[in-house]
Amino acid sequence: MRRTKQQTAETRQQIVKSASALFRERGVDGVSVAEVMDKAGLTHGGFYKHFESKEALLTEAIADAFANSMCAWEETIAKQADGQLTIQALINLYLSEKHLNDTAFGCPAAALGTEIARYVGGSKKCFAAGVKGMIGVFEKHLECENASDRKDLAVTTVACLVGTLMIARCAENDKTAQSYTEASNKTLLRFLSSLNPRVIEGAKH
Amino acid sequence: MRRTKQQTAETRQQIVKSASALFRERGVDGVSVAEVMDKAGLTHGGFYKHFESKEALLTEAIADAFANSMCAWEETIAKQADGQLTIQALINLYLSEKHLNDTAFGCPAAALGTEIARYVGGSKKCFAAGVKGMIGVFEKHLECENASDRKDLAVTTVACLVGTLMIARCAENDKTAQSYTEASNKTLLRFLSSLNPRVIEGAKH
DNA sequence: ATTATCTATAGATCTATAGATAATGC
DNA sequence: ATTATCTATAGATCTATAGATAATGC
Repeated sequence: MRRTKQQTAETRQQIVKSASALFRERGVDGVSVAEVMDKAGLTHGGFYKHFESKEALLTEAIADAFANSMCAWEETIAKQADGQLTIQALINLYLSEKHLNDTAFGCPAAALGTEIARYVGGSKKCFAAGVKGMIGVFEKHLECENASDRKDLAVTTVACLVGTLMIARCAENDKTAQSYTEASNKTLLRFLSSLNPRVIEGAKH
Repeated sequence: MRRTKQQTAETRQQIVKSASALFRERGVDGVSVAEVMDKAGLTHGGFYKHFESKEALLTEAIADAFANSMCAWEETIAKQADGQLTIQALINLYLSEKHLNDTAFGCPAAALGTEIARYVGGSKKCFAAGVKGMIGVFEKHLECENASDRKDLAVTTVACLVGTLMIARCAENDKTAQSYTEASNKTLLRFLSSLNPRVIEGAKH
């Protein structure tokens, strides 16, 4: 049952995609290698020809999840015509009802953060780099008097987004969850507009 | 080896305390009932005379962790003489280096959030109530023109604190982790002081 | 008589490996 | 000849239970 090189590469990619969604949805410990392989349409014994260990798969799954998140962000950024509403668009995207209820394909930081905090090695490094990437995007698009403040503001904004989504997903019902995302959405825009009046101005169009 | 009623109650409390620390430190799935009992100085077979299941223990462990957190907050609040610096003191406490490195006895929201998001039932309800309690404390001590804004601001502040601690613990090294907590500390105080000048004024004493 | 704790284990599950199979690719 | 995948399983671990033991408390 040997496959062509291309088929093997596609299979490998499919395993990573399956793992990426399953890990975010059910947690790393909540998913077995057999389940990942099953979702990819394979039996679990074949797994170890593709990856050295479950942890090695996790590292690639995290990288894939962050890459997908960043793609969605870049798409949103590209759609903003004049660039004034970029920050606002990103915040709306992140704190949307869709994202709230789509853990499997949403931000890996909000899906796996407290678990990854306990890891060491490749998967944690990869996760840390992903978070840095998120901060970098905000740093680039924030308007702020000096570079140091902009960096601090980007860190805080990302922390707030990730924290909001996490506590919203822990809420006892959907109504409370939405009230959390809406509260942070409002407050964040209010704060960012106090630094850059164009953000709110844009919202009025 | 039967114990007195008081001893039994103390044993039970010890199991909850052990679980509360171990779950926060290593995650719910990362700790076995046997390990919790071992830390409490017991063998694991005895566990089921005290609790119906591991999940039942988790619920009490979460309640205990939030209660302890709130105690620390109340102590910090009580120490503030005139009440002006309360918010600031809470933020400094939460984003301290000590809290960053003390997951086992720190905020359960930052330690277990992404795992609890996937739970249903008692433990999730208890967790949600704990987060509401944290928000309630900030709501009480924030100074803000109207009640709705104050509520939103409290939610955002808690989300930001929890999110900051979580991403800091996922950072690749201690220096980056601290830069995250310091960034959010600075930014939060800056924002809150823009709403209530007394916060920053107080910081200058 | 009741019950908190202990020892022992059933039953399930999980990671990783071993060896067989069948198709590719030198 | 090599290798991607499959079947089967070893070895470890985990939750929960069963039954024995020894001390409390009616």
